[in-house]
Amino acid sequence: MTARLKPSDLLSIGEIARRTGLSVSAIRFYEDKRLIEPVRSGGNQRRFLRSDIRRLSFILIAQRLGLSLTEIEAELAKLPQGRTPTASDWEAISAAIRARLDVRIAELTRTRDRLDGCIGCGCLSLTHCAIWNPEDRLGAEGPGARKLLD
Amino acid sequence: MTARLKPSDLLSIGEIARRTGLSVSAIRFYEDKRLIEPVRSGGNQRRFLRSDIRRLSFILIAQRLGLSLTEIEAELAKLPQGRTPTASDWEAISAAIRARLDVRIAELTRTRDRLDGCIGCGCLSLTHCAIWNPEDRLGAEGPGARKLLD
DNA sequence: CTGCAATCTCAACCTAACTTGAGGTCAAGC
DNA sequence: GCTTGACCTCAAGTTAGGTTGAGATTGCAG
Repeated sequence: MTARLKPSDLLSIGEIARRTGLSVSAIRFYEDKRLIEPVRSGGNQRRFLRSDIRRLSFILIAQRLGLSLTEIEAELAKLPQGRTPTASDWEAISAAIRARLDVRIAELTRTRDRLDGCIGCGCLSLTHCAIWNPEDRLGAEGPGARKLLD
Repeated sequence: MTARLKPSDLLSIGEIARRTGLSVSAIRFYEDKRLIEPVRSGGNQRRFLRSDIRRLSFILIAQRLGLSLTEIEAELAKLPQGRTPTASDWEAISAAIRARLDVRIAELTRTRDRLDGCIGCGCLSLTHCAIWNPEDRLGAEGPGARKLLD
């Protein structure tokens, strides 16, 4: 049952692009950024493991959740070097992402509720609305948009 | 009760920057992008209305919600030309923003739930997980990450 | 062996959203 | 009336995340 590495287990960049939906140039770009490290063929062409598809998919998802490539790299760095990531490797990362997601959702929900409150109170026409009149966001002279923006 | 425009009702760019927390250069940049249109003093210096503070605050909030400056410009274009925006002017815009917010929250919540399901099912180690193995995101050969990414 | 599509590298370009710098002007206090 | 800080314009630089193009190889099919 030893996993032998047949040539057919390695994928070309075009194949990887097709399967992930990424462009070939984006994949090369990610390699530059060290998000992925394919091996090379005799003729210097990139060869990817099947597990790299998951890695790239993770990048797509994480980006969608608002992480920068730098942050994504930090997450991916948690994956084992040398061996194909296991379920629990990915689980740990998923949990980290989930936490971020929770924070982001809470933040947006809070903002929405404040926006609702603001619309409801009709204070938009006045000069003291905490949301719309943040004259001192950086100052210390009273309430400001910090309420909404922080 | 006619609102007279005393010189003291106009603010310099430095003052506006201080009150909004924006940098002077960012404010000038927004003028370039036609997000705001200050008048000029005799000596060609920018002079802002007090209502411009709200306008700039709106930009900050909308950006925070993920709108691009171009999209923000489109929203601001709904405000009246020539007169200071009223409460209901701002309300209409708030409602539009709120709708976007709802969509975004729903999207993130959906993603989170799928992520949860995926962690729970333990399928990460397998080759058929709809979330983690989107081999055909752009293809038409079956379920893929579309479930998560769309 | 030949042809041609897929790859390769490297440099340049792109959009968004600003910042920085150079060189010059304005205005308020002493 | 002079100094100093706030302003002005315009050009160029910056970071993120890629794309595009040129010119040279590679690798599979016939």
